[in-house]
Amino acid sequence: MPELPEVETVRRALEIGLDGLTVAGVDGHSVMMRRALDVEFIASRIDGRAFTAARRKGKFLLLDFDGAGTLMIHLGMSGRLMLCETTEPILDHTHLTLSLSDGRELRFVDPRRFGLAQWLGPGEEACEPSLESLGVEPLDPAMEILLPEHFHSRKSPVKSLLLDQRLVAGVGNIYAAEALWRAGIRPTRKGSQTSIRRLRRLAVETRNVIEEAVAQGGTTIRDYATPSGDFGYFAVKLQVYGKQGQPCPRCATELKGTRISGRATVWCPECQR
DNA sequence: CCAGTATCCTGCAGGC
DNA sequence: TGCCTGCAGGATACTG
Repeated sequence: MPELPEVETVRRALEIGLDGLTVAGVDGHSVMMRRALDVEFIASRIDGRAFTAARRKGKFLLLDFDGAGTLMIHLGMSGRLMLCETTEPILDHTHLTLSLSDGRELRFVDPRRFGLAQWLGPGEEACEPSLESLGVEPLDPAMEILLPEHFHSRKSPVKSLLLDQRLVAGVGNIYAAEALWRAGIRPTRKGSQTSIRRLRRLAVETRNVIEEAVAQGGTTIRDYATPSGDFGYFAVKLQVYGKQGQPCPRCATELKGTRISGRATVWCPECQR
């Protein structure tokens, strides 16, 4: 759901919204998420600590507290972080609430529970497998060299490769569809059957679409909101995602839909080869 | 090692 | 109106 641009938007909002604040209480109930959420443990580490930084790695959000450690958060498919007044109604599936020193609350809501909130003590971030294994950031200039290098030796469809966080960190189903359409590459094409030149083009278009989306504050579709709870977003204009059966914006050919490794996939049979 | 599938969970849309 | 099915922006454990 939230892909890199949405997580980056949340990160920027929290960097400003949490600046100078201290945690003045932790509430929630421990539930099974992607990993077990341990509210008591998080509370024991974070209570009374000052927020110092909000970082992002791929789709992971990392909130640093006063040298004590880091709260690692992944939003999964349906996760939201909301910076609320205490008077605002508590949504269903609010799993973790941090009371803040300015009287507001940071709430982590995730109906489907594919998300994750986990405390990382000093030094633990460096050996956290899901962070350690992340591939190149799309906005890193090295992307243009690394994507072609990694994809060209693989037999999977390029679409699957783009979604593999160990190769490129932060691309999800929406921006994968958009990047492949922009690059003129059929999602079913195998990495090994795509020229280095075209893979370099894919790297560039992936960066472009992510960059545009970040610039515009992320795409809002269904259950995503900024920490302020705002939905007031103007999406990057999506050209193909969710538009199977409709005309291609470039050549008017009917967009096709299929599934690749279980994920909905759209492409133009005319201008993607 | 690699490629492909099953699975965790809730909410919603569409068909009957 | 309700019941059922399938699908949703993700990651990973497992199979062959």
